[in-house]
Amino acid sequence: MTWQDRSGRIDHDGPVTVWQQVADDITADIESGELPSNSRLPSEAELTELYGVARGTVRRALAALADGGTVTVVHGRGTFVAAR
Amino acid sequence: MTWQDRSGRIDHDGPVTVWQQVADDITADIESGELPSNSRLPSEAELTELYGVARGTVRRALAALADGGTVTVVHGRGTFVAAR
DNA sequence: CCCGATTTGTGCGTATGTATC
DNA sequence: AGATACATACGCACAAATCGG
Repeated sequence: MTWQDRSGRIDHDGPVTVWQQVADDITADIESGELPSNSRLPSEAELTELYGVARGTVRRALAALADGGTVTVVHGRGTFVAAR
Repeated sequence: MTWQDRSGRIDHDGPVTVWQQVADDITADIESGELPSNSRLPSEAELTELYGVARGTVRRALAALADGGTVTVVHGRGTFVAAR
């Protein structure tokens, strides 16, 4: 898929934390099939840019997804959608 | 040109970010002609040493220059001054 | 064709300072 | 006081592309 600006999807003033919104947004793409199994997600730096959030926030979102088995992080290669 | 220590040019406590100072310093060399078109910049590791900053900071500076079309980064080869 | 060196790409972990809720 | 979030910066490890012998 083509990655474009997603900063508009983040509500910085609502009740849901930013990192949770990022995690939910990525999860939605995976469940919709836009992000196929084994496909690589944008890098942390790219996600930081795409969502307009801090790196720490991106890392927290990815950590939540990895913790739930949704994605797999590979040192030096990237973050991938877990195989179904 | 000969590359020597440039750590003295960086102010780690001022209002200007370190990566911006590095980017500005490199830009000055390009505009002065010391770094000709298509010439290769020092490697990220060398720039890290020369400026006495972290590699991530160097990469951020180079990313800014690449974003502005000043340089071109090539995986496995190096960073080059964009053709005039 | 293989091997090693070089260089960039990506991620890991952490720290500091500021601001806001 | 505490949690969240942003921005910057540090150092390190591993992966991948390139080039030379």
